[in-house]
Formats: sequence, C-alpha cells, structure tokens
Amino acid sequence: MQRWDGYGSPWWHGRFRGCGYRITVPRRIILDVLSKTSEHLSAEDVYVAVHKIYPNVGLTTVYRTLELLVQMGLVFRFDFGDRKARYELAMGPKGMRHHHHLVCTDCGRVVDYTDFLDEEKELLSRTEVGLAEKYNFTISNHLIQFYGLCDKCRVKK
Amino acid sequence: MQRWDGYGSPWWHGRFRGCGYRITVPRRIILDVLSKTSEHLSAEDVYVAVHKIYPNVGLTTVYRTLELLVQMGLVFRFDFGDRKARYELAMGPKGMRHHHHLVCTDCGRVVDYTDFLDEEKELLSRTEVGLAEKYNFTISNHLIQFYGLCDKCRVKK
DNA sequence: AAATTTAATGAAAGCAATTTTCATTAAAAA
DNA sequence: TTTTTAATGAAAATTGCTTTCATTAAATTT
Ligand SMILES: [Mn+2]
Ligand SMILES: [Mn+2]
Ligand SMILES: [Zn+2]
Ligand SMILES: [Zn+2]
Repeated sequence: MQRWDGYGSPWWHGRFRGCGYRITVPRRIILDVLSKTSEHLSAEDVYVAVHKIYPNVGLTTVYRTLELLVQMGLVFRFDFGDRKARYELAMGPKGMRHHHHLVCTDCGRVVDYTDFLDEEKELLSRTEVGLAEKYNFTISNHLIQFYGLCDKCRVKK
Repeated sequence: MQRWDGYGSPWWHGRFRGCGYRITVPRRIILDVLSKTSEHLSAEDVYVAVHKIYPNVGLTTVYRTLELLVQMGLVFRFDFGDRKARYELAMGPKGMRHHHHLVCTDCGRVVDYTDFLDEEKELLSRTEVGLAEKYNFTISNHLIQFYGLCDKCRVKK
C-alpha cells in the first residue's frame, strides 16, 4: 500500500526535507493513519487512531501536523457541515485523487465519488476560465458537494 | 429596495405568520440588515450592524434568529473555510437567487456569480440523477465554490 | 383597552473544537 | 558526540456557538 522512493523512505520524506521540516515519529504515524483509511477523519479521530499505536502523541501535535500537511498540500481539509474539520490524504498510492462528495445531512455519512467526473471536469474547467477572466481571479481549486439523505436515513423518516 | 405585500407589511410577514412565529423588533432589524447588504455577514457582523440601530439586541438573539431564518429557508448559511458561518438572504427583491461562490484564499473576499449557471444547472441535475441512482441518495442541495487568489492578492505575492 | 397567555429575549454560564504558551525533548547539523 | 533549534505535550486560553433561566413583550382573549 505504501510507496517508497527507492532509498528506503516513504515518498513524502523528500517533500519534508525540501521544506526544511523534520521527519518525526508523530508525523510518521499521522501520515500512516491517514494513508490506511478511506474515511474522512476528524482531528479527534486521528488522535485516537494515533494514540493506539503510540500513546505519547498529544492532541495538540495532531492538530499542528494536520495543519502542516494541509499547508503542504499533502492533505485536504473539508467541512461537511458539522463544524468540525475532516481530513483526507490528497494523493493516494495511485497519485492525485481529486474527487467530490455526497453528504447525508441526517447521519453525516460521506461518499466519495469520481463518476461523472469527466463531464464535470469539462464544464468546470470552462467555468474556471470564464470566471477567472470575468472576476480577475486565479483559480486553483474547487469544492463540490451534494447534500441529501442516504438510503437508511430516507427510510427512517 | 424593500417589497411590501399591499397591506403595508414587508413580504416576509406572511411567512412568519404562517409558521406561527412572532414578528419582533430584533427579527425585523436582522432581516433589514441582511436585505441591505450584498456581503456575506457572520453572526458577529450582523450583531454589530444590528447593535448600531438598536443596541438592546443580544448576540444570542442574533444567533437564534439566523438559525430560524435558515430553517425557514429565508436565509442561506455558508462556510468559506474560516470556520465561522456566513449568512445571506436567500431571495433578493427579484425572487430566488441561487448562486455559487468564488473565494479568495488570501483575503477571504467572496464573489457571487450567476454566470454559467444555466450550463452548470444542466450538468448538475444530470449528475444528481446519476448519483442518486448509484448511491441511493435523495439529493436536495449542492454546494459549489471555486477557490483562488483575487487580483489584489495575486499582485501582493 | 385591559388582562392573559406564551413565545421570544438577553445575560450569564456552558460547551466543543481549535489555538496559544512555554518548558522540555529530540531531530539533524556541526 | 556536542550543539542547535524545530517539534512536542500539557495546560491554559480563545473562539464560535448553544443552553439555561428569569424577564419581557407579541399576540390573543376578554
Ligand atoms: Mn473524500
Ligand atoms: Mn453569496
Ligand atoms: Zn444518512
Ligand atoms: Zn484576495
């Protein structure tokens, strides 16, 4: 699952070195936790998972590291409406995996989807160009989320 | 700018009455503040603006009222990434005005746009149908935001 | 126009997520 | 090794928002 750089280190070591950041135990573990899940973890979730492996890591460090990773572009931060941040690795083992989200407003379930992305991509890039021109923005990113009820929650109502 | 119902009351009085809600001074003022701006105000922003007109209104009431207005569908709540909610009237004088956003990640400036909405709508509804089917979701809403640098912030860098 | 009812309000306390502070630790450079 | 300094963890602080509860004031009834 993990990718190595041919020198015996995980692929992200170079990124850290390049920025002058140190490679520490907490950082290693946090990246490990994130790379082993497909869920959208909160800082607390990460803390709990990390804690199982190495109980000395503090919640503060988890917050700090997640922030750093977001800054570095290795991790995406999302807000699905429950006013607590969710984190997710920006690039999987197979490289970038930009995707959009489907969020259940009742139970909070989040589904990643990449289907329909081709058509979307088409339109989005056209839209980006148009918007950039008209409003003088340099667009670097976009966020698309659909909200609704998942099957289970629909039945409950 | 304000619209009346022909009986001397603002258009939203009916909505309130219909739901059994009372028309109070704080509610009147909060709606007034929201209808007089094109910005995306935080609860605090609303509080400050309201306070100038009528200093007796408390922050609690601002929060409660905004929540109520969101519930009623008169106001939209957004999160542009700075973990504080922003509010905006759902319908302008010219009726519903669903729109999307362009957000500057540096200065936080937010631009509304309605261009390209037709094309987007087209694609979105198709996407919604597809997603609904595949993932068994009942989709009721979507959020689209583009992130980047506004002209001023691009120059600064 | 009172009196009555009860939803709405404001101040204060509470809360959860996140950030700051600061003394200590441990990567990495020398 | 020794030295340097970024990173850490515990505790305290801050932020945005919610809850509680006694008081007030819309709206309804008299
Ligand atoms: Mn995802
Ligand atoms: Mn807007
Ligand atoms: Zn659900
Ligand atoms: Zn800007």
